[in-house]
Amino acid sequence: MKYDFSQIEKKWQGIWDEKNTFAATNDYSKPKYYALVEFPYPSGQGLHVGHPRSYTALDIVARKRRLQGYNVLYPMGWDAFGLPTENFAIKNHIHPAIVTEQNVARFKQQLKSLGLSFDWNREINTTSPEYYKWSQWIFLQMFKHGLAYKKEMAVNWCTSCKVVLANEEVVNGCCERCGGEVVRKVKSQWMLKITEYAQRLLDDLDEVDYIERVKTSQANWIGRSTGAEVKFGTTAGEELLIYTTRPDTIFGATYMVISPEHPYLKLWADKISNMDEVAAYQEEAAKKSDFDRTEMAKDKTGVKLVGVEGINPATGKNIPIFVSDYVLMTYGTGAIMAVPGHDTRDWEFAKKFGLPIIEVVKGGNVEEEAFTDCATGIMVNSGMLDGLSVEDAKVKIIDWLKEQGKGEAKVNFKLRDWVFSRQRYWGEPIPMVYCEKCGWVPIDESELPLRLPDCESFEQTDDGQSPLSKMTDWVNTTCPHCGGPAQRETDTMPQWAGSSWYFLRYMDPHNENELASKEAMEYWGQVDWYNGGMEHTTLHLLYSRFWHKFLYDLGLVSNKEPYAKRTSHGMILGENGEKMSKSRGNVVNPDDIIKEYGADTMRLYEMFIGDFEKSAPWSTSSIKGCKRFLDRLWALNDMVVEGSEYSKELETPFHKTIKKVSEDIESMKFNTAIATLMSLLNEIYDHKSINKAELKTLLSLTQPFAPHIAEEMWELNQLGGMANETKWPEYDEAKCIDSTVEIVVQLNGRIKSRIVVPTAASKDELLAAAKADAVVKAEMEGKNIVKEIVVPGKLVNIVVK
RNA sequence: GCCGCUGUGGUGGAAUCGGCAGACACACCGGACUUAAAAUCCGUUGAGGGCAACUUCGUACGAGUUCAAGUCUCGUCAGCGGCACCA
Repeated sequence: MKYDFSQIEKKWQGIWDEKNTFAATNDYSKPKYYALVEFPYPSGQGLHVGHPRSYTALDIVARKRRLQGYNVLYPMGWDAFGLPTENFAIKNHIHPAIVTEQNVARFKQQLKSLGLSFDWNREINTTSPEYYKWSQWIFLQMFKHGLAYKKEMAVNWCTSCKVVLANEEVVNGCCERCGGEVVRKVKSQWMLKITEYAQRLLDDLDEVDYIERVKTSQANWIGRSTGAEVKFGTTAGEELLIYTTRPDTIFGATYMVISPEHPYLKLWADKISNMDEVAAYQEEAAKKSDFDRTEMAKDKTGVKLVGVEGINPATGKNIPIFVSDYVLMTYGTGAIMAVPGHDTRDWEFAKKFGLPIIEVVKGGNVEEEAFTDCATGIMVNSGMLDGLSVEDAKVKIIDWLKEQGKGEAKVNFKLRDWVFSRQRYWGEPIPMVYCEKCGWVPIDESELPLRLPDCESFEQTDDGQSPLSKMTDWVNTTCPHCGGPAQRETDTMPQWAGSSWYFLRYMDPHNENELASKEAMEYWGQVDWYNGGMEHTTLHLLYSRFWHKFLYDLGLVSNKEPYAKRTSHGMILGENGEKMSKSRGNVVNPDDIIKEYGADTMRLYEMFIGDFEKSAPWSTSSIKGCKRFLDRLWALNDMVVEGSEYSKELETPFHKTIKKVSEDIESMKFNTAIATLMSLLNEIYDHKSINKAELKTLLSLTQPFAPHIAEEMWELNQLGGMANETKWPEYDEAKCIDSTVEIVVQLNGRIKSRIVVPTAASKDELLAAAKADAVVKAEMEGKNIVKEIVVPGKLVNIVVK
């Protein structure tokens, strides 16, 4: 009988659907396992071959866990708010909700055709009011706890489209759509105080099992640094607060720099005699887009303040103050002490402006370049610090500054607060109202969800307001506080909002009264295993950890961290080794692959393609090897004999395979797990028959990877029940060991012979057997043994002279 | 510039603790079956030398540690991804 994959796959997908085979139960007495993949953005292009890599991987884990007796939650949903849909809607004059609906339908059909064991009863969609009600609710709690606030922020503004752009839409300083110039424009925006959680977000990385590179990039993104805040006196009177990570080098501070946005410039305006020049520089800096500022990074610019000088608290000397855009207002205090001898940027600036460079840490040549090494240097030219190491000097100077009331130790983070407003239509409305009398007032929780009003046009206004601002009926409302006239917030939430808590909703997706019941959240607890792309490690992953910690503080969830384990898959590249994209013309459509080879082959190939964590190029010819494997598996149907125990010849191979496949799935080495199954199949072919006990194990191991063919063969051979209901096969460590093993015999590290010995042979027996070998014996003739190395199970190496 | 990842046959990739480099596949070549092709099955395949047994070289490059290095240490180069003056 032919392996008719399309008929088989359709059949089993129908049966699983009908029987609700993969539904997570509400039987809270069973041990639970929560496997999660990032829910997709349902784009108009349909599923990409990259999606199934992650989905199949955790599908394998989920299917294995079910056989291991767990109540498994493996859900799927749609992260459906976002720009491409909105842009498509604008262009084609279709409501984004309709576009979303169509895209979701397509994605769902495609995912189903892959035989993924998602629990479709728990499907969620971030754009449905039942869902975003709770995104809005969480926002309100944040506002009430002082974590949401309004702030004037620079946004990207396309001068030709007259539209506010997201950072993703700005390519090389130009508008992604029209190529027009993008500048910064200041707008009042909602912000979320993620910085308040910076330390906890960093510390709790120790508690979770994330792959190392995810942890390091999160830690780098948070960017904690320790140093000191020091007050420098000025001739203007006011003290200027600076931040430094190298307080030890204070004696080498020969000038100061403040950012062009620093408020003291306004304060000192009439004391600065060259204020015209300074103001011109400020204006120049303000005009620069982020891109320009980056471009200028190489060349330092600045203006010296005439009329105001700083006073170094350590030396008591007057030093000049400069304004320069290499100092950012958004980090530290917006002002620095410049130590050109020991900071590369300060060194460059000092060279350009002819400022004195003083060596205060010995070890380099400060005339040639800044000496920044903290580990080896010794303090010089630093008064009381002379002779100390950098580390000791830091401690001593901070103590001294503290005594003088001039400074203290201070920790800073690179992490910035989260800009939470978007001037867009297709997002969750922010449930806030502005009242002239009461300021920003949250709407009453009973009014949630605040529905996105229907709209004809989804374009921003000419001055960059959200499309919602045109809906005056909706905008004009009454103040929930005083009852007077008021206006709704017309900005919407960013796409990251819905994905910051979605894993909780899966636990209890139809709950109308809470985001999820306490009971469900207690039971499902943390996500046990979360897999997703590296591109989400710093934004989505950090944002959702932040929201979760906030919910933890409210007492809603019982874990500090949402995800116990996080892994990441590599990208699937085009056949030419480049990133797949429409413009490169190297996109592979999963539908075509499924049609030609079947879902099982597709799944198998995506797992066999290479190291799961690394990117791998697609290969249309390699996929045939996986199809061939399934054809050969199917052909076993004609080789099945009765038998309730493993046959003698295949016993060890089977135990070994169970062990290897079991372990490889846990460590995401799907490619070698499949290679092992292929080897086993080759051995079965050598053996010329397979009995039912063996077939049962083989199909149980294959089922997570290629579920349709496994179910069909299971049924055909009447193995009882369904393949997805059986128990995960067990292995006996003792039966994984072959009775004999081949040992390599080396002389001076070169292989001379191979001997077959009992696996249990002792070191002495191995050595004796090696020496007894004819070739070895002849080569050793007349030579002295210097050293003998015996590694049981591997080799014997004899060093002779 | 900084951070992270990677570098192994013609190709994708294997190789727990330092212990037989190239598992498992793809492709190629040869053979069987066939009128023929496809499919399938069997076999060869890192490079060089030798009739052969065998032997030399070989994991980006250069050093080092070791009986033994793809694996560890130091340095260099190349590619990919991220960040962008964070004091």
